[in-house]
Amino acid sequence: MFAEIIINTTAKRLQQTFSYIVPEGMAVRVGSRVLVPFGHRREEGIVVALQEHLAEPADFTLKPIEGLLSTQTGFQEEMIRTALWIRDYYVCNLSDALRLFMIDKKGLVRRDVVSAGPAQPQTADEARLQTYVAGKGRCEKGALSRRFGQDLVEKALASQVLTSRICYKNQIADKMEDWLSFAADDTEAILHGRRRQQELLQALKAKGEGPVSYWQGQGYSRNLMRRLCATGLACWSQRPARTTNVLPSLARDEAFSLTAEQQQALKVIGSDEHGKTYVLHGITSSGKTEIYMQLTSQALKKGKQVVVLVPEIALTGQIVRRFLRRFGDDVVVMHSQLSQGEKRNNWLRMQNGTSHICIGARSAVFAAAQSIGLFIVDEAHDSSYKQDEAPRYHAVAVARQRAAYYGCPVVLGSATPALADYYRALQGEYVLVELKERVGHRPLPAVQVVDMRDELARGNYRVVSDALLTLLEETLAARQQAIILLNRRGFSTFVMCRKCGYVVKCDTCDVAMVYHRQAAHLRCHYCDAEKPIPTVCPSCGSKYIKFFGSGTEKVEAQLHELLPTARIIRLDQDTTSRKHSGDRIIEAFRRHEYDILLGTQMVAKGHDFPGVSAVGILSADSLLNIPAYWAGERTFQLLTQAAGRAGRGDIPGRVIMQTYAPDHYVIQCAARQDYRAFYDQEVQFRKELGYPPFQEMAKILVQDESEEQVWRKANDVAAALNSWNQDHGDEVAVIGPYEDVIKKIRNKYRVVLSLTGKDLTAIKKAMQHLPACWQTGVIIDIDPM
DNA sequence: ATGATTGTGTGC
DNA sequence: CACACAATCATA
Repeated sequence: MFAEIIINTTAKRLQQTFSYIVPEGMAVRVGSRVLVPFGHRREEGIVVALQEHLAEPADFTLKPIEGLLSTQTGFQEEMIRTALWIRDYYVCNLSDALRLFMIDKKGLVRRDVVSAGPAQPQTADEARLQTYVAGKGRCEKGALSRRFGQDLVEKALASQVLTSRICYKNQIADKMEDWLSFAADDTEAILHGRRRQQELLQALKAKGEGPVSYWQGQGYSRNLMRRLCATGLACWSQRPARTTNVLPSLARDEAFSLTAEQQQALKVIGSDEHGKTYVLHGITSSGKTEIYMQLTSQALKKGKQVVVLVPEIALTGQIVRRFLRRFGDDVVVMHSQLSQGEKRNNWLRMQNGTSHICIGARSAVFAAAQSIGLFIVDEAHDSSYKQDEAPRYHAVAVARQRAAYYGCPVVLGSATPALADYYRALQGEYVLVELKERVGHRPLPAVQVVDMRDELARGNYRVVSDALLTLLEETLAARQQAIILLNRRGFSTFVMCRKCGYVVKCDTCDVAMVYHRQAAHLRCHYCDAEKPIPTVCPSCGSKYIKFFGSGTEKVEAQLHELLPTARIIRLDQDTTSRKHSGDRIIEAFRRHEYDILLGTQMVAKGHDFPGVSAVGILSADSLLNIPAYWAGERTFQLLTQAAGRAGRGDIPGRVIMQTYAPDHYVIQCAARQDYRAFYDQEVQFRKELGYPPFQEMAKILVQDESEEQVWRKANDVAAALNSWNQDHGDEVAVIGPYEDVIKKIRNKYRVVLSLTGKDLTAIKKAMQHLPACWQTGVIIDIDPM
């Protein structure tokens, strides 16, 4: 038997398979993580294929696999397939794609272990070093170098005062647990007079076997067990450790009875036979979570596992809690704050089928599983499902790929489905399921659009319009709560000299620095660099320095002046930098310890505040002006989501949207909460300009510290792509290279190219082999957003 | 990636 | 010509 193996390293030259002999009797399967000899060292390999005979006779000598690194943490065949798809679709390394499925990225670590050598030390330092090492027996070279200095250690090794050898440590070895099992009855009265051992043997016979820790809990000592085993009547063995779920005990949550509309939705998705993708378009509070849970129940009854994805921010929210309450131990929650041990434990529970439901953010789409019966993606339009570092995958695309293997449905729930998903649903590629009623027939919030140009004409220079101020006053008078959204943090967005027009910019990024009053400095929002607040113009020395634009801090200050009695809390990256501080702010607001929650996008997402009756959106068109094809879609989603925060309890909601473009269709549709009207216009625009979903898109970002180099590299990429394109009928439009919106971040110049075409499969395949695309600093982003 | 091999320049 | 260092190569 031969195995095709990929070495677990991201080196570009090693992204090919190597053949090895599988020794007789070694339990190697596709997906196993194995130890292989590789050149003059050993490496971790992942088996991607097995074959009886080599396809063609090898012109090299084959080596055998040395051993299995783990029986537990290997891959399923499906994962290998999905990883191969990710490599091809997102144009990345196979190793990087495979690593997405791992919790321990490296299964094997190399260490230089140092021990005392035979040579006599020549200096006092060497003598100290040798004595230290001899005293310890052996120690790690890195640690020794840190303690005694690298030079000394290297010299000592060269002169044989110390010797070193390479040690490999298996990081993913199966965790074992001691077990005690029954072997034979005491027919020859070996245990005569040993009462406790007799008792243990009887208990053991009744139960058959159990972990040593269990018997210890029953009051038998380890020593006693050892002595019983020595008689041969019981057996001591090692088995893979069991995993335990660490969940808070919560009150049980019972299934609701569904409305007719919900039942219909459940029926459509529940009777899926072909593993289709369902766009569950349900306005806020239309009861999507209950449908998710009932679908999950159905999948569990069939013995299948379920993967539930939620946006980053919603991990501590309602959905997760409701799943935990309803399904208890069957749920594992995956998030980045878990310890390595907890992650591994949860991963194993899904892998061996102890738990059936995995809830988590983006990366939970890679959950290990025996057999998946359903993928649920809540708020499927959310941009946090796209990873912003290599491999730049989209969790929905990966879920669909995995689901295709298992033949199971994918449910994309959203109040504002991604335009492309909705389009595919209307085309019949996906299935559209709509929920139009709000639970309890709550009315939609009343939305008022305020034209900020009029405010200015009337002499109101504040960020808060008169109408919004009135709404806030009324809300506070009625002892209700309000949310205010402003998509900019800090106090002022830029600082300019009125005499010479100089704008204070970041030293390493090509952006204006933002004035933060609380922290009393200027800060760059791209690299977090700080600068003192200038009192005179750094360029011309004049005193006419002025602060322009408004961020959340300034609005907070203005609101304090306008509404002195209001209790205001701010929620943005500045107030949530510490762990869990965001949760604390949200919980405090929910308990009505504050009247107004003011913040960036965070305030719009996923939280359910029953006491909120008013929402103010201070700059509805801030996202709209971003030069990207998705600007309209993002704006509509944000506005609709923010407006949906109003009136979730029994109080009817009121929303004010402040804008400079009151007639823009995105603003108009968002104000009417009319998804379909927005969709119809937006899809037309996309069609005319050939944007997704009508064409595929790829963005290539080139970064380099030298402005000259960045253009050279980008031109190389463009030349390679254009030349390929010409040979293949110009089926792809190569646009650029052109300067990015932000010319430089962290001292790296940025130049972009974009590709659009009906089908980018061929050019992506070509890119895998174009050296220009693999230069350092070239980032390929498929389906950018 | 990483160790081994080959190629190139430097001082005597 | 030895030696140091850089470029190149192979890993099954």
